[in-house]
Amino acid sequence: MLDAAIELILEYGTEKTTLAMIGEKAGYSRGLATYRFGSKAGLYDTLCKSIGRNWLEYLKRGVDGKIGVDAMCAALDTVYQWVTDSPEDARVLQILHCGSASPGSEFQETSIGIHRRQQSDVVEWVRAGQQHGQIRQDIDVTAVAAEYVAYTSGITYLWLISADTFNFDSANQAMKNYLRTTLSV
Amino acid sequence: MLDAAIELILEYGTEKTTLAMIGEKAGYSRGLATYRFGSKAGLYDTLCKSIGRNWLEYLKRGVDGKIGVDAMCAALDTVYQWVTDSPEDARVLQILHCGSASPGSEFQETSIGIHRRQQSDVVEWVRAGQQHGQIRQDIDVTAVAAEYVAYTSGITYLWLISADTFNFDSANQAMKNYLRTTLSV
DNA sequence: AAGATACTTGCTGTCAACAAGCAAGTGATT
DNA sequence: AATCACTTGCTTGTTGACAGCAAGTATCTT
Repeated sequence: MLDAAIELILEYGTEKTTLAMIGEKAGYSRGLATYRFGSKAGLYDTLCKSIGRNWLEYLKRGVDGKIGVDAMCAALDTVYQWVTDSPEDARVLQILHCGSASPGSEFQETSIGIHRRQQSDVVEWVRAGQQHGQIRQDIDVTAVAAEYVAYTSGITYLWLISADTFNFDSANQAMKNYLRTTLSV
Repeated sequence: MLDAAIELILEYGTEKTTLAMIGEKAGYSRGLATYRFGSKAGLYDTLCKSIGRNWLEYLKRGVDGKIGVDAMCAALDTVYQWVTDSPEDARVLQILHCGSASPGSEFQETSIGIHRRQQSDVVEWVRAGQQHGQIRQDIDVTAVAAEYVAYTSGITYLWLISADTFNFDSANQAMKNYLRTTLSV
């Protein structure tokens, strides 16, 4: 059922996809999606959690215990790898994150949680880098983390809306270059 | 009518706001919004263009003929100034940009256009900075511009979804620091 | 007067959401 | 092993809300 939702969202967007379409595409009746997930927002929330979980696991494997600047650069590579590797999942997650920006969105909390989690991960990486003497002591850790998360959110968004004309990898190179030069001791 | 739309979008979001609500809030009948703008997407497109135009003018005034790193830093300050100065407009524009991310969105072009315009502005600033010997010759101009636009998109998005816990200004400081140290000759 | 402009009202098809149903189990009781 | 009580998984009927359209009415213009 969630797979059917992914395909339909990619084709028609979240608004024009109907619960009946999702149920029927998955080989069931028009009513099942509503029955299982309670509401359209409920389905999207479940989908957001599901893909979000996959993404965080994928990220974890990509970073693999690294700390400091190494972790941040590895994470950037992992984002790029994810969007080339599982573009459908990445696109849908980004679309859902965007949708949750609207006031009254019922899965806003889920989306915010994923971002907060990512930001706190970055804070940890930077702190660990400082403790290992790899990263300068005088930087504002949360500001750098916010900046970093802003960049990754923004780049994924830009990739989503203009995948064809957008060179994800070269922007990442610029960002990695920045991280190495400004954070290292 | 557009003002009414802004207020309602801020309170209920784009989906739960109805055309009838907009018309009636503006002191007209339930049908006028449809009549004037053709469709809900048409209204949001008009609104996106209207606020987008304001924003680009505001930005132009803020940058005021500066070039190179100065222009980029001034633009960052201007973004911050805008979201503190006209938070309603900024929030709604961001919400609309997010909404346009979904496939089949009928004002996607408008939204992409604003981003493209911003990116080409940045490219111009950087090139001018290079010509004036202020910015290094060996940097990848479009990559830096993409990185910069990604950052501004991302930071505005994060501000939108968590304005309370988010320190916009300090992230901007980190970004400005970065621009000065890595781009200057 | 005759059209144009600005707005309203009536209507239709579509959709989310809900509720009532049904069929195929599962498991306890005698 | 046969019956009964109950659950699970799914379908179908229905309702209210909304977008969009078409046919109006009123006000202004010339």
